[in-house]
Amino acid sequence: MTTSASQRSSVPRQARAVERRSQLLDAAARVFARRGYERAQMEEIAADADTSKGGLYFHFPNKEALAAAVIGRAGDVLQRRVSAAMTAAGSDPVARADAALATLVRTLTTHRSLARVLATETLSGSAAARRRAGEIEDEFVTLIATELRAALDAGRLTNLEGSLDPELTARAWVGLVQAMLSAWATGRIEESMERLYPELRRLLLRSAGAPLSTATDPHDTHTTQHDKE
Amino acid sequence: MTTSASQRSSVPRQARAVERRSQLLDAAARVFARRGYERAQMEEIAADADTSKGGLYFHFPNKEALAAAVIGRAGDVLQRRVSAAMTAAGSDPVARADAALATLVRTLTTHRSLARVLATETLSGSAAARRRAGEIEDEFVTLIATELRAALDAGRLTNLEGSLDPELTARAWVGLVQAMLSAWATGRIEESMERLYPELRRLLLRSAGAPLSTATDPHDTHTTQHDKE
DNA sequence: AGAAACCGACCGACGCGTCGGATTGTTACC
DNA sequence: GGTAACAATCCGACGCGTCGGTCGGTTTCT
Repeated sequence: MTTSASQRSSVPRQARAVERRSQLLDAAARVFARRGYERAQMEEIAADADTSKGGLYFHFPNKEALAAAVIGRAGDVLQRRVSAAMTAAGSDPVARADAALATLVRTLTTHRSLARVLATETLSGSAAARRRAGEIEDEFVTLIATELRAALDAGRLTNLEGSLDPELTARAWVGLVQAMLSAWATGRIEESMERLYPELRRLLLRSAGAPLSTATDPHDTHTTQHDKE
Repeated sequence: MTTSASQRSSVPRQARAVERRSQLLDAAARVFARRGYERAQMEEIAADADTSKGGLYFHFPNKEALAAAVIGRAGDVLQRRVSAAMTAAGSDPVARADAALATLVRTLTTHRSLARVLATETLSGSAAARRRAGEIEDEFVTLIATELRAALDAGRLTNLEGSLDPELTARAWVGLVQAMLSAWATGRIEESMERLYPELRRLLLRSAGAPLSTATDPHDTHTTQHDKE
């Protein structure tokens, strides 16, 4: 569903090209992260990947497609890791939602430039990239909303005077995590996410009346799989 | 502290110029909102204000300064309104924090383009604008943090297993409100803020263990003063 | 009259994307 | 295992449209 009609010839013929393509995406992510879409120059991206503009344009038809590919790949990685973590977390909806958010935060924390790209590209950035970033966010919201609804039905959420809107709450959770990550990725927060996240998590759970003590060991989610990048 | 060395001659000599300057800022806000800083063209801003590039450059030395002025004014307006609302809300810290957020949301909801500009300019946007946007956010965080600390000392926050970090919580509140406003301003949420905010408010209060029933009538804050724009 | 405010043709830098050609890898056949 | 033919990949100078910003001149105030 992701990498399709991006590069010149639909599938790279030589193995070398696959590798190069990935390196180019890495470089693009770095440069987009530190400059933003508009200020990023194809020239600089090429240089950052130790190649030339021509070489870059061999793999991607234009700047917009390159940006779309960057966030596309980021979305795929995230989704893969998160869904694995949720599966590993078992069947308790609160634990699953918890695992999803923790994984999201951990993944983006260890890939600061991805965090930055996702944050900025959602607002500015090329049309295609913006759309894809929005889709990714929506997928997460739906994911969390489903778990919240299940938790609500199972009576795992308490302290709620008045009922709770799972959609909105999910959007709020994702939005908040994004906001904090964005603030962190751009240096507006300097403390380590490591230290911040537990408190953030408590806030989130409390906001939905969920028990804070859920069993999930925050490192469970690590034992799943390897993605290069 | 805000409008100082922005236009060519430090103070507009004729009254007409003050008015025009304000119109130019309006137009700039609109164009920056719909295009983002980089894609916004000085030509278009001028046209949007029914003037010419020359006219625009008479009032602002360059694009960067124009952007900085736009968010500078936005910050001033917000701050004035919010601090008025807080004063009107009395001395209960929870009520004051509540009033601050409600005012923030209401003001930006009625000025969609401002919401968009603030959201985007914080991440992309010119260096000066970005810095100013960061300052504005920090001021809000400090404001809320102060009230939260007071509420904590006064024992108005309950349900907290483990203590609560007022700074982080404040940042989270502001971040969340921003995230929702940004999603709304860019059309990623289509429901009216009118309808969303009460639920959002409940989430926030619950996240800090604050009572939901605080007296503040959400319209108190309206009876204070007039700002043009 | 003189200053303030405004106009818009023009300049120049900048950056995306192109293109002809070099280089590197792959295949086939001896 | 050498090498010729071909394809895949890479290179970087250039073309060309697109703005930000300028400037001499015009209009509108006071």
